[in-house]
Amino acid sequence: MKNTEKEFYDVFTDFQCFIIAQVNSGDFNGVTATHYNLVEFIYRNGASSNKQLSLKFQVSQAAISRQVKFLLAANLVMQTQLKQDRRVFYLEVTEKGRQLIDGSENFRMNTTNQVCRILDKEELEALTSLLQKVVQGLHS
Amino acid sequence: MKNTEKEFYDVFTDFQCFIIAQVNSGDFNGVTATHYNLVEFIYRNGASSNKQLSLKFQVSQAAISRQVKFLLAANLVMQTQLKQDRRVFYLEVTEKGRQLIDGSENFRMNTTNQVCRILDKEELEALTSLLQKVVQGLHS
DNA sequence: TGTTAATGATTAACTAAGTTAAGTATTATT
DNA sequence: AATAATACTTAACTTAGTTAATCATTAACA
Repeated sequence: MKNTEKEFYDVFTDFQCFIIAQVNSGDFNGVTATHYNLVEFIYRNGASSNKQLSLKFQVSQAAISRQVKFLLAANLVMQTQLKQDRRVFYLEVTEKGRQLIDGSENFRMNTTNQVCRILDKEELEALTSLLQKVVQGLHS
Repeated sequence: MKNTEKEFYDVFTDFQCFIIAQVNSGDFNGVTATHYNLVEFIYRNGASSNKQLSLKFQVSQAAISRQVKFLLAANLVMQTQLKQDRRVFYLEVTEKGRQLIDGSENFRMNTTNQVCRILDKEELEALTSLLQKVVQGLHS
């Protein structure tokens, strides 16, 4: 293993541990990080189907289905059957869901926001384009 | 949310999903990604205690304890009581553990290696120093 | 020096969140 | 019209965390 790679390994494992810890941390007023991430995605992405979420988060539709069940019960999202294809139920955030994402108290939950706080504009742009390349490379 | 941040959010959520998917994927010959990460860390870091691993991976000692139990049963690591402090049991990889990490088939399991494969030297160095800043920022 | 407090590791009971497989409703194919 | 495919759901199971309690050992100190 080359020296450059060794240095990357060291910092990256720390970073990776942080991301995973964040997901495992959960439970902010009964809302786990997993719930939060789903609501946030629906909020930013707009109306989303079960299928779309399963592709985005790379988990089974069964997993999404159960999480959505919770989000519906908690009144964070609402579900509507699509008229053009009645197999599809699309999700939108409720007012309560919007408040969860916008609420400054929850701001800290978001890894993205933490990174944005730490890096300046140029650094953020550099990191974005590097990760873009990595993500593209991973999917090919 | 500024445009720079929005772009970062989009690519970062993809990246984050990949990392989590990798950890959830598991089961390469009965060895999950969690097991693999532990063995890899012990291999690269040298003799490590339960406590050290729990700090590194940001999980409870109880969680480490159970994972280590598996690694011992699978003969991937071995445990020795420290003479200077007999509360501590340090871990080292066995020959089989070393083979697991070195084996080219397992190479793909490692997120670090995938990133190293995708980026060239300069890009890797740039990403390393950006993540270094992020990691430091997160811990302060 | 002997008691008390702290530390490292382990176990038990529990929880969160994934998985696969099977089932239902709807749509597409031929 | 029958068959195949798709979107979603549910059930049974697994993995890997958590906290709380316990044991052995070491550190602190009256």
